[in-house]
Amino acid sequence: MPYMEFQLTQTEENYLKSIYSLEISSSKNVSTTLLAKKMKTKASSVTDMIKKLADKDLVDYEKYKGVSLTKIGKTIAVKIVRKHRLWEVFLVNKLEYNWDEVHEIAEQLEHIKSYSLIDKLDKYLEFPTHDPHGDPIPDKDGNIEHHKNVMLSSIQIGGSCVIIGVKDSSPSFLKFLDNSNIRLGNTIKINSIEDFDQSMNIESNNNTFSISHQISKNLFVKKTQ
Amino acid sequence: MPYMEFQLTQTEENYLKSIYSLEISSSKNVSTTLLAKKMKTKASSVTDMIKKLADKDLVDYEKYKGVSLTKIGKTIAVKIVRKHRLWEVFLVNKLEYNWDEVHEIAEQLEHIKSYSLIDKLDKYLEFPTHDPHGDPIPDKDGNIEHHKNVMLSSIQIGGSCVIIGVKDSSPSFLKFLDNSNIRLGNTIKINSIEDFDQSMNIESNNNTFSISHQISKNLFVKKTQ
DNA sequence: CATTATTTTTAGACTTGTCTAAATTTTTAT
DNA sequence: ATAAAAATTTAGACAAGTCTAAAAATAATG
Repeated sequence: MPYMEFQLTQTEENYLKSIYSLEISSSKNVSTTLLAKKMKTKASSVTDMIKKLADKDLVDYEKYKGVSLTKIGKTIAVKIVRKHRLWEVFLVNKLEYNWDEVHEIAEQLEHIKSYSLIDKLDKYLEFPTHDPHGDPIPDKDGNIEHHKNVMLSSIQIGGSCVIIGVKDSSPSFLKFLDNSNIRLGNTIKINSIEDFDQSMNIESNNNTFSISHQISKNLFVKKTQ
Repeated sequence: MPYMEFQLTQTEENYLKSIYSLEISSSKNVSTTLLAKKMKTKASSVTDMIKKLADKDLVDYEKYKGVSLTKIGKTIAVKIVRKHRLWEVFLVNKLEYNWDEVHEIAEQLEHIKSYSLIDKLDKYLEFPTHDPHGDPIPDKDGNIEHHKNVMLSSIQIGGSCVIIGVKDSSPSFLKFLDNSNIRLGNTIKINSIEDFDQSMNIESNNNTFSISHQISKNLFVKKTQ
């Protein structure tokens, strides 16, 4: 048989998802402490859970060496990411939520168990490729096109780019972008960069204004030279 | 303050929902055994949980006398029913599920916690009044218009009625109705009733056929004399 | 390289919801 | 009304996921 799809608890699923996201951003084994921070729990609890996941062949684990997802573990993690992002699209596009309000709810919805639900939702939403924050949505088979990780902060003076995503998805950051009229899809031109704090003077929608380095390094962009 | 909305576990919510449905169908205190059967657990587990709910003032409980919902308990139970039924409408009307496939999924979705979600869903669905099985959906304030509980089996020979709901929502019964072309909203005329088994010869959509007593006593109808 | 400092694991305990088995109360039937 | 039957509760136990405190291993520092 292909592979046994066991029923995982929400907690187990959340651990897999966290390991997945930490693996992506660091590409080495995930440490107990880092995972504990991400899961908002204690290192000892993480050790316990890791052992459980290792018993189920969802992670590779060697004492004191951290964890990494197995193939099956990664498949499951990607499925959860797919669910999370599709539900976010539903909440924003259909229920008219703002993009800063959907994370908590999607965090719950991603754990709904059904073989058919998520593909029906995907179809209903007309197969979106990105969630409201610009993050790519894995397809039915788990294929996911990763961001090229080009940040606005890396663009040179005189350069132009389109905003395609946000790195930080905290409500406060998203609300700031709303208030500044910065939207995914907007084209930005860098007029100048201050030497002492790397703040950028940019042009967007025929407006000229300044954004801090803190902001520019949290915006994914695509160059349009 | 009006009343504290505490966070209940899914299990606690399911107990409240079960007590609510048993209260409606019997109008006396709900016994431990009956609740145990409904919850598919043991009587001793029910006793434990009942005490917990009583401590939280969600049920009135006296040893050996069964339970009943308090006002707060009922308010919460009705909210869960509302969520369940609205999600069922979503699954059938938007995601194109059949009415016999939605119960399990709605059983999970009803526990999603959010102050705004269900009212936004309600609006998105254009404020439906009944779920796919004909059960009434409580409004935002918890008002619910109960079925008058007229079953097809109680209609006299020569009488006419419209099917407005199903009592049994099991997939097998619902599939039977699909196959027999019996839909909510259909008008039915009773041509004759067999004496020995109370099966009915009925007319529906210009078709004449027979249905067993088992069927007719599970269909809610509204007389059209 | 030896010794702190940090990270990680272990051991034992607690909570939630469940169970079995035994004790108690209520109901039913003779 | 009293004995038998059924329903209910209590007592003690277990698994999951967490915690604290202590022990062990690894990493960092002089």
